Amino acid sequence: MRIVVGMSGGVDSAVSALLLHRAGHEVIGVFMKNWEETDDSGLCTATQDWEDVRAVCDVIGIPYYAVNFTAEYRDRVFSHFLSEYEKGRTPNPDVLCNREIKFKAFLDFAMQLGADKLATGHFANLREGAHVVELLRGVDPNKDQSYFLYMLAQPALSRAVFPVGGLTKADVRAIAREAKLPVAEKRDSTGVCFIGERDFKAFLRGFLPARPGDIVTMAGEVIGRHDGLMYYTLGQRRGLGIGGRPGSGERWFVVEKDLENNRLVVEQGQDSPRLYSTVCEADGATWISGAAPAASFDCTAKYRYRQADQRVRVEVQGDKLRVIAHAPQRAVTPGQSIVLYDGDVCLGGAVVDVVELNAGT
RNA sequence: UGGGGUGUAGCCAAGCGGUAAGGCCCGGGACUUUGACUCCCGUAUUCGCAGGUUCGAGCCCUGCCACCCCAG
Repeated sequence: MRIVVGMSGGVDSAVSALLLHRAGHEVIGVFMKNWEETDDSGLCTATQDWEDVRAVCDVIGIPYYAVNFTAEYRDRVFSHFLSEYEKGRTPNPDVLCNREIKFKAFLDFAMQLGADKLATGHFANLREGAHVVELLRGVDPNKDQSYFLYMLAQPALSRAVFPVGGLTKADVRAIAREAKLPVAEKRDSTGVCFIGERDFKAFLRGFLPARPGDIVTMAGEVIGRHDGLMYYTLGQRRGLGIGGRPGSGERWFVVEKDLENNRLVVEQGQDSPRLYSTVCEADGATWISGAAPAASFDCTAKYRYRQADQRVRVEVQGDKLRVIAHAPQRAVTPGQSIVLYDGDVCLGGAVVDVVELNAGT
């Protein structure tokens, strides 16, 4: 088979390419440069990553290319990312990036190269079912990335390959070392895909105008100033600058973004009831199989990446979901994705829209 | 310009003659392909200022300064 491997410059995709090559496939490494900017230190991290991709491909002995989807990334992912922040929500650009860029624009490109499949270094697995391809969690529970892939549909999944999904991170590094891949010890990347680790506040400031305002308690007492509601997210504690007030000395957390009055509402205490909710509405539901398993059903869910599985009941109303958790959830945040699972099978998910708070209100 | 009180790190705040607790904020790190959360580490040679007593003072004394309260 001819397989295009999306290579980031990291170990996971490098080992993916290596394994496919060893399995006898015709492998083509392709590097995506989707963000034009230097990082905080003035270096273009993409340059280093591209060099790593070339070095890895040379070691493996496969051809490589670079493609640029900067325009697509900006139009289909980043613009949405910004508009969500403008609405006071907290988006997850990476779930969109996977659907729109890696498994759409990039997938199309791979197909044009005559590829049969598109591989990436995601820690996730695929299983051919009777009629559909199922998306499963990666074997390494600590690195499972199925959360970020929940928006993928059959056309994409049927062409995808995840060579490292059955391995642990330790396995991957061991293979990379053994094969003497130059990125064997390269540090895992974090931060928004293609953009990387940033001083988030400073980063956003470069794109959206800030509107400072008051920080208030639930009782309405003004106890500080915020730099602009977009810089904060629900459940956040750092960056508030609220110190030493007479009282319990507990930390303060964001419990509400009052767009109308441009006020940030905060509460004291890690486990303030105002931070918890049991029911929420999520929209834009997508299903791996193409359809919801039932009008309502029980399953587990992750309200954010790396969260332990939460037992929930899901009620489906078109592309809207009403998700009822068994246990109260902390800081469920509009814009974030709830991803549903049945055991190791990822069912799909949706984006939190409205949160019904338990206490207060 | 009578009386009372208070002045300890950015903010709260312990300390009561024996050589500066703690919390919050903040900074750094860990964790992490979103944003967060969490965890770990760090942060006053110095206690409004100036003298004095004492082997030794943030703690006692004197003066000054600042702020607060009451009375004017």
